[in-house]
Amino acid sequence: MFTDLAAAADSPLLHNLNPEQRAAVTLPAGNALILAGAGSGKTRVLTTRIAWLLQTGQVSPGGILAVTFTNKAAKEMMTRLGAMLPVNVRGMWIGTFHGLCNRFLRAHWKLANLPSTFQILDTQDQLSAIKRLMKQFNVDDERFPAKQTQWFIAGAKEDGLRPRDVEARSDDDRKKVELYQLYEEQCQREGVVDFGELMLRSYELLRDNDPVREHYQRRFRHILIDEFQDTNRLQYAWIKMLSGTTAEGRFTPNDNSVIAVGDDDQSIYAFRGARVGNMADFVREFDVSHQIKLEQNYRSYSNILDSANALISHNTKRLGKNLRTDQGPGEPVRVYEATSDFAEAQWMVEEMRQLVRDGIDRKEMAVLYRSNAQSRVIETALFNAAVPYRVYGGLRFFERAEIKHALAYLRLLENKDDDTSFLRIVNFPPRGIGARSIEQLQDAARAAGRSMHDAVSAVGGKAGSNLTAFVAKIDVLREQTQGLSLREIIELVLDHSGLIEHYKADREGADRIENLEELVNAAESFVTQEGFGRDAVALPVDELRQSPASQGLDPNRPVLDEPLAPDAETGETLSPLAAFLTHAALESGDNQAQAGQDAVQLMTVHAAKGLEFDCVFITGMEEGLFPHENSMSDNESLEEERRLMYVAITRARQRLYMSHSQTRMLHGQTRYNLKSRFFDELPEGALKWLTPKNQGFTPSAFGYGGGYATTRGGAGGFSKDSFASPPVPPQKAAPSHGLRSGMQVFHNKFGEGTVTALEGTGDDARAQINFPRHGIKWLALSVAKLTPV
DNA sequence: GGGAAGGTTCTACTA
DNA sequence: GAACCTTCCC
Repeated sequence: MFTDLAAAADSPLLHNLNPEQRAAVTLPAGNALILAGAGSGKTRVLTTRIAWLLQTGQVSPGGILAVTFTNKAAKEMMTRLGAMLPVNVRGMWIGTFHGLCNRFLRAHWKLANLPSTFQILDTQDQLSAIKRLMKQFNVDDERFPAKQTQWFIAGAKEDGLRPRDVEARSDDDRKKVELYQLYEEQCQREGVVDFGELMLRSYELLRDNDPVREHYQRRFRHILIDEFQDTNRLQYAWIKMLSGTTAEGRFTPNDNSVIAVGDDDQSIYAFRGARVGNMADFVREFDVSHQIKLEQNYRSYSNILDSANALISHNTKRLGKNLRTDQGPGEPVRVYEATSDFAEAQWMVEEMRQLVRDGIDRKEMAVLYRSNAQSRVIETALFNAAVPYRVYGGLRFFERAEIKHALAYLRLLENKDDDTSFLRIVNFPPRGIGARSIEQLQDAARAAGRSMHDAVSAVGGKAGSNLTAFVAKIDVLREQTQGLSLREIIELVLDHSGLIEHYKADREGADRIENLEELVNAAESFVTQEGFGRDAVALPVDELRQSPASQGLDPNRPVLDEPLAPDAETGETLSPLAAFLTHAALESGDNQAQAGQDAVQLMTVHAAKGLEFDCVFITGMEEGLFPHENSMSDNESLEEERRLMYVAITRARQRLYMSHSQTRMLHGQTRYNLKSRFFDELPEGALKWLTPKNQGFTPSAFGYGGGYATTRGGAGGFSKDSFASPPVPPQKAAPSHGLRSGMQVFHNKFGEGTVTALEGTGDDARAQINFPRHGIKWLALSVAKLTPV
């Protein structure tokens, strides 16, 4: 280890960094903002910064707090750091916001007013808890859909608001606040916390408890936040609290340093509470002394970067940043117009085949789309062509029904008051406890102010005996599992719960049984990885004592993991089962099918953030789809769509394709979309149109018939750089429908409207009609019944 | 309790 | 168009 910075300047850690990266890594103490463009080596800078701080003895491992948004990012950081330095990264506070808050609350559960066995509700659990609550209080779920209530509660928590803090402007709001209040009481009674609560409660404990706050403020000398543009209000406040806010709420930056790393151009989560404004606030409120821009891109050729830069320059609210590369222009960005979504997929399959012939791995090809519904057509095309593919998204391992059932049994062993889990399994597998019995039990529980588990004795009759038997079963299981290993516990529960038996009887239960067996494996590898039984959580004391880094710290405060703060519950560690349940809630497993196979990657643009591929296809580049119709009305969300597009473009290393289609099946009906306005924002010089650049479908083209290339018949014409079937010449045939631009027509559903444009002939004929009450629509004349007025 | 039938919804999604 | 949820009926 280095003891002085002069020696450190030669550290091998700093080799191969560009000047900006080096400056970021070696920043002096103080708060700083790093604007890191896509592909600029952000993760590398973050991890090298931590390694450098440790190596130069400026901080000990315990003095670092590094926060990310995803488990994946946290894991990557730890892996890289572990490769740079011989430190026990597991013992460091590197993790997601929620993971770290969980860790914090486990250490201070008493102060946080939680049971030591508190369980975490995921989004599904939260929704069912809310539904249950609304039923209990007879809330009209037409007027207050449970999903909306959930949204409201989660949103309030993300803003750091308790029910009493929420400003209710309408009766509906007041009702929602009331539900929020009741929901909180229910969670508290049952000893469960949702994701928002993990954050909010940690924040409040820091805010309200001076010794705890001051302790952590002293401890975390270097705080690093990744993806800062995605932080919400509460997370921002949490960081502020950790870095220095007094009991009076005055913010006085401590002698710790906060480094925020982010890219305002990649902020795509405003819809779920992220505030890009946090970046500007941070600069102002944290007295930022250094700002560094990482603009050197190591990922893409310049045609791709030029496209990204040109596009994003149309956004007005930006901190300002331009990506550059030393690589040449590379291939042009290829643009394709298809006649239908089907043909678009077909073309893509052909193009991929060619790419494979060119020696590109399938796993280096990604198909990006704006919304999940678009994947179906593409999947079908890939499937029919026998091209292996992999879809991101969908249910993750720990979210599957059978897994959640098994976990519910395990959770009840840990916390008998968890009514959400109780309800999930009280009659699963079926054991003769119907809705009536459950209702009786709920009433009894409510009357006694107890959990359902504790209230079974109050229900009489046959219902009562069935319930008693169920509770007895759980209690016996709890007894039997004492002292067993995690693996044995789960096997016992799977066996005695009757889950396996139940799925055996089910014709389609084989997969579910397989998953349940996988759960045992997951538990097994969790135990070995986390090192339960061994002490992998805390850093070896000796290592710290010998480190020069610890010299500057208060010797009475060992910078160990936990317990370490005043009033932290001492000595108590989570049981392997409790730890596993937490793991299951916070890390719901892989979001993708089995890795390894050389398969084309399909995902939404959102899911692609942070990834990169040699070849990227951006599909469905159409008005109403991308930008999405729900985001086209106001400028704010349109700018978010543009950032989304920016993210999509910057995923590509070598080749980028964009495609749009004239027709598309959506929600069971054919739609005619204009090509995306984003095409007009790209530099013509970087593009190559594989089909003639279409003028036919721009809004200004009134009554223009044809002019677009059609590949009908030779579905998806393709050859390496052009297209196989020549474009059909513009159709000049006289329309047979007798409609003309400017005509007034009547539609059964939309009423009266004005024809503003006409397109195509025969079965393909369509008209654009402006309905005063329903807006502008494209209607296929072979389908829509229109009568001239 | 379970299946059939009918109704509803459909942007992005991490923890 | 399809996946999901609720309701109805045996």
